[in-house]
Amino acid sequence: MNAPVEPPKRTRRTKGGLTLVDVARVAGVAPITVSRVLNSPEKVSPDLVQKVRAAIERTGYVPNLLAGSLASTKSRMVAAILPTIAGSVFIDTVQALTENLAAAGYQLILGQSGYENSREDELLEAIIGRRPDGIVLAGIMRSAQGRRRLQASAIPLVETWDLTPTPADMLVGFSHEDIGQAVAEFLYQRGRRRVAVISASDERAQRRNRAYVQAAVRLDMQGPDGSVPFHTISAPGTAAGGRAGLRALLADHPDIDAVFCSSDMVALGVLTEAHKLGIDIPGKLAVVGLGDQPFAAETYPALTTVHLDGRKMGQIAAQFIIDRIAGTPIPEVVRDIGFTIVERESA
Amino acid sequence: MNAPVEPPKRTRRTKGGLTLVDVARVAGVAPITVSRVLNSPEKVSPDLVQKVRAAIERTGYVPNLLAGSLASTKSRMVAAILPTIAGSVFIDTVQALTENLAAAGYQLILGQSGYENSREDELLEAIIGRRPDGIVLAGIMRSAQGRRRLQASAIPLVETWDLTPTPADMLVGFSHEDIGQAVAEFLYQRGRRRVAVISASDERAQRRNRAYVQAAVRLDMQGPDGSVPFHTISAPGTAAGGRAGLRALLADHPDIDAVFCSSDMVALGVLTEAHKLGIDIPGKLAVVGLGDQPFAAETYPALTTVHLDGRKMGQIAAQFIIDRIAGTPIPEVVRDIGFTIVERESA
DNA sequence: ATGAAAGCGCTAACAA
DNA sequence: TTGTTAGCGCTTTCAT
Repeated sequence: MNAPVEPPKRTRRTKGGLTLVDVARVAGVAPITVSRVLNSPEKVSPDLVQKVRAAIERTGYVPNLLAGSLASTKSRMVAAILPTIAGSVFIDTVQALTENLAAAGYQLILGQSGYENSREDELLEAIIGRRPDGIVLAGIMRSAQGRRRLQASAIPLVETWDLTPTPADMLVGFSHEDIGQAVAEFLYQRGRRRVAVISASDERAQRRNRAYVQAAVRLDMQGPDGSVPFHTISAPGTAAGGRAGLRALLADHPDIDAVFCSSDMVALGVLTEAHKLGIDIPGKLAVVGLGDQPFAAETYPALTTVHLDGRKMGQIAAQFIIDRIAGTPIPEVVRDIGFTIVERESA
Repeated sequence: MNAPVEPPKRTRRTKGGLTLVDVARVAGVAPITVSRVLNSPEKVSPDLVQKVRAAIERTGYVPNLLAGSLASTKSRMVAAILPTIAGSVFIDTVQALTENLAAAGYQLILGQSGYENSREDELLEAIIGRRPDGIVLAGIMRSAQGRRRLQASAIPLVETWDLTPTPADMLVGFSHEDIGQAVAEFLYQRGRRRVAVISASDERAQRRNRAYVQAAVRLDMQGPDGSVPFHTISAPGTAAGGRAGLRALLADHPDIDAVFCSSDMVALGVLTEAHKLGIDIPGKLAVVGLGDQPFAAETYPALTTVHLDGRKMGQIAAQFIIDRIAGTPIPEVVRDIGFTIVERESA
């Protein structure tokens, strides 16, 4: 029935996979027509669309997006770079990113930079090499080297979860300094006069704490030696760190009446240890967390904490990238979404 | 200085990006030599490696992995398909996957199927179209359609977090039936005689619950009407669901002395509500969670729960895929990693 | 509305 | 060890 197919001349590497050419042959059209049916069916007459769709169905053809990406220089992938995934506060952002990007036909690829940014350069190369149509960073790109690479790549970039006067490109976040100050003022208003900190040591936490300490001193909430009691734990903060932190703090400063924790997990540890030590919360000690994780409303007592809208940041970051790709003008490429202190029982 | 470059004959689409050919020209070698320096430097003489590396450095060249993938039919990407990311128990698995795959030079791409698998087919097409070198599923692929597509794609596949006699390919998980039975027996041994369930309604939960109820009846822990009190909440389980569940359960069955919850968050809600109602835990009521999330050890009272080793599953899944790609024989492609009941204070 | 030709940037296969 | 050649599977450009 068929004319014999010309045998391969010299080299052929085809791995047996079905290609668009095969579908075209089955449908009796040119390859480009199959491509059009897939990408812009409105440019093809209904009966050909019909025929091609049938051929696709019959053969079970799945287009090779790698080849498409190469030819069109559009990968339809967006990369998210996180310090870590597990126990991470960025999960909601990733979720919102995935949802919003999927709706626009984009897939998320995940990169983990680690908190030590040891292999950051490698990671950037692996990410940029895949030519994503956008990159979302959890945090700010601090290394000048990294910023240069990203900017050289000309890939739309969104930094999140922070603010900086010198964003590499687009930005959606909030001020860690403002949080530190706001928490100190909040505690002051609630009658606290002797505040402390239990915190991880990452750069964002340090800025939060600096502002917190400054405000505390200004409001005269420091200790008799003029300083604010401080306990540092390794990032990311754990409940165990919070427990140890409270014990250490209390040993040196039994008179503190409030603790600001660098995460809700740390605060949970503080709550647990306080319970064990028989310390009344919030009577004797106020505890404030950070993040407003789902469990924060269900602790004993319910945790007062700083609510950070991770979903919103993810949603806005996705929109930034989609708009940038579409060429839609973006009025403000730097967006401060703020935060709110959720007052519950622990403070 | 240079001989004039032949002007483009007809069409040229080059987007100004630096390519391997550019680097080759700068280094004064053939393109394939640059490729070799990048992928198998041991096959190139040290001085040429030197020269090429210098050229790469000087130009800031970043290889286009899309093109490389197309040519080599190796994408160096692995896809993970999850029902949802936020509040998900799969995070540890994703983390372990990312780490272990990155160490082997693979990047993770994320797909979210939703609990309703509405757009599952679309998602599979988007994933398979990117030609990942492996796919990891959170759970089992239930739809015959989906299984067929995956198997037709011939991509190494690992199903996780469950067991089935008919895996599509490789599998690492544990038996939900065994969990249900083990929890019932655990409660019996701890002296409970009137057990209940608060559970999400997903398929895995249903199998857990069925086994739990069966064991409970066998051990004579059912209610006077012969049934085990049951409250269903929508997936994924939340603390609010747990609170409502406990109230509902107690209204109809004030005499229950144990509750098995479908997640730690649900159990946390039960603890909170019990506290509010003045119900002594574990005195009056035993509570068992599922998952052993980080906060489970820090609740009041500390939560007794079923520990599931998400990291281990991620690590094994990564190894399965890496081995399969390398052609390393895999002795058992179906692995039951079991679970443990972590006895703390709530039961 | 449809198709032919020419790449996209890289690597496999073969040769020297 | 190094290079030449011919694709990988798709889309762009240009022509009809």
